[in-house]
Amino acid sequence: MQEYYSLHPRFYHAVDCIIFGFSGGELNLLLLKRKFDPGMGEWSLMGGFVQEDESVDDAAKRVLFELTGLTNVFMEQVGVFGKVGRDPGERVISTAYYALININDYDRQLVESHNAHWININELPALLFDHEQMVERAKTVMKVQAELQPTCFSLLPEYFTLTQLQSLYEAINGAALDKRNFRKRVAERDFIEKTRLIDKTTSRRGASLYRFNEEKYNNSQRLKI
Amino acid sequence: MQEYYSLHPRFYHAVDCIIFGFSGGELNLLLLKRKFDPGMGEWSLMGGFVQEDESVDDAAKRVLFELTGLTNVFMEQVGVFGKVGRDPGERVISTAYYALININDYDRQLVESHNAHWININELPALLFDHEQMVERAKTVMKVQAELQPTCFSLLPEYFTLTQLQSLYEAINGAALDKRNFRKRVAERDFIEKTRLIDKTTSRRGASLYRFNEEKYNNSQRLKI
DNA sequence: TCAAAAGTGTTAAGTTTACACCCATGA
DNA sequence: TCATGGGTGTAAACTTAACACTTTTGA
Repeated sequence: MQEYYSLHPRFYHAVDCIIFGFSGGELNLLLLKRKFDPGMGEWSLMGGFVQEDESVDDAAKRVLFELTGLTNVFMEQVGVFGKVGRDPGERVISTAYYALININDYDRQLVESHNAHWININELPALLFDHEQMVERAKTVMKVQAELQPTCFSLLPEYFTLTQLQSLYEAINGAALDKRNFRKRVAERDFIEKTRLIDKTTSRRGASLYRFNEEKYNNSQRLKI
Repeated sequence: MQEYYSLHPRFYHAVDCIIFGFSGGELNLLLLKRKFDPGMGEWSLMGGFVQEDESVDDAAKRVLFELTGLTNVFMEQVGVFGKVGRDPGERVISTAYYALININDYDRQLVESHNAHWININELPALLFDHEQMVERAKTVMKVQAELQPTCFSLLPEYFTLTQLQSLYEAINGAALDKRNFRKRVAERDFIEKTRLIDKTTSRRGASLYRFNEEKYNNSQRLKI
């Protein structure tokens, strides 16, 4: 019985995080300019190794916390990357996760100390190992999820304008949307609540601030915007 | 540099296969009644351990081949299952895959020698470890994929009737479809080709046999049926 | 007073749904 | 001749897409 396991090899297991932020009408990824080997000087995703006492999902949460200081972040598995030579140093199997964070909320000191930077998703540099494939798959998975569920509110502050929400949808779908049609759809979804707050920072006239009501969403049947 | 890796623990890495087959208008899974420990006598998914010289994806293909004798099967990752105590014997991280096979095509001797059986997806027994969660997630992922791409043809023989195709869609979606509307949609998709062959086994009159044309599908923009 | 972003309805086109009967055949 | 599964069209309901001007206000 003991041999059942011990006949087989064991592997390091890493997690790598594709961290999405939304700012200036564009999606960005939080990437590290590595100050350490392997891959010193190259761009990479934030990663880490799974430890004995934690699940793979917990390792991903820990790694995200170590970089951003954030907990309770929307995070989902992208997939396993397990090619034999993907890490030239040692055999490492990695699980990629994507995270959606509010770009105003993270711990700037921590991010700076890791030498991490927000990079526009349309201007990504070459990345270490197979991290570019991870990013590609994360973009696909993120779009599919955003279609199925209103996950994208995790990228916005608690209060947001409809112009911000629309430009987020445009950034995710990579296509312009009609303003009147978009607002009509939003008005039909009662889980997107208009508040009495006005944001005067983006226009002289001011724009109404809206809020995502998760409870109402869970009670509704509408799955997308 | 060497310490970069060796500070961290290593883990066994398994793959587990959720194998879908379609027969008698119903989806079925190929499950093992285990003849060995751990979990002797219990029902489980077909699984195996990743070896030094193979990628995780290749390990899944190998394991599927060991059970069914099939290669070139449609297979996709479902996700990583990495809880600490999920396998009570040792710490094992597992990647689940789902496979869609033509239920007429597999190697019956191999399947018998593994003590594997086709079980209706709506009458599944209790399963070992976290295999029930794997199956639940595989069902969800399979449905989403089937919506996005015509993956389901992998479950059918090369030639099939429209009645078979419709009952497959009904089994996947768990809902009845209107025959005329379904056939109208099929007629609009030119990657589903009518052949001059007639299947006389299911009715006296006989039903035209159709075929999935992958090349036409790749050249078309239509993503679903 | 004007620049800049916010806000607002209607119509046509397209898609989806609902629905019932005849056909061909072998037993 | 009849039981069985195969095959076919239309109209109403609903959804999506296209489109342009007025409002508010601070500088």
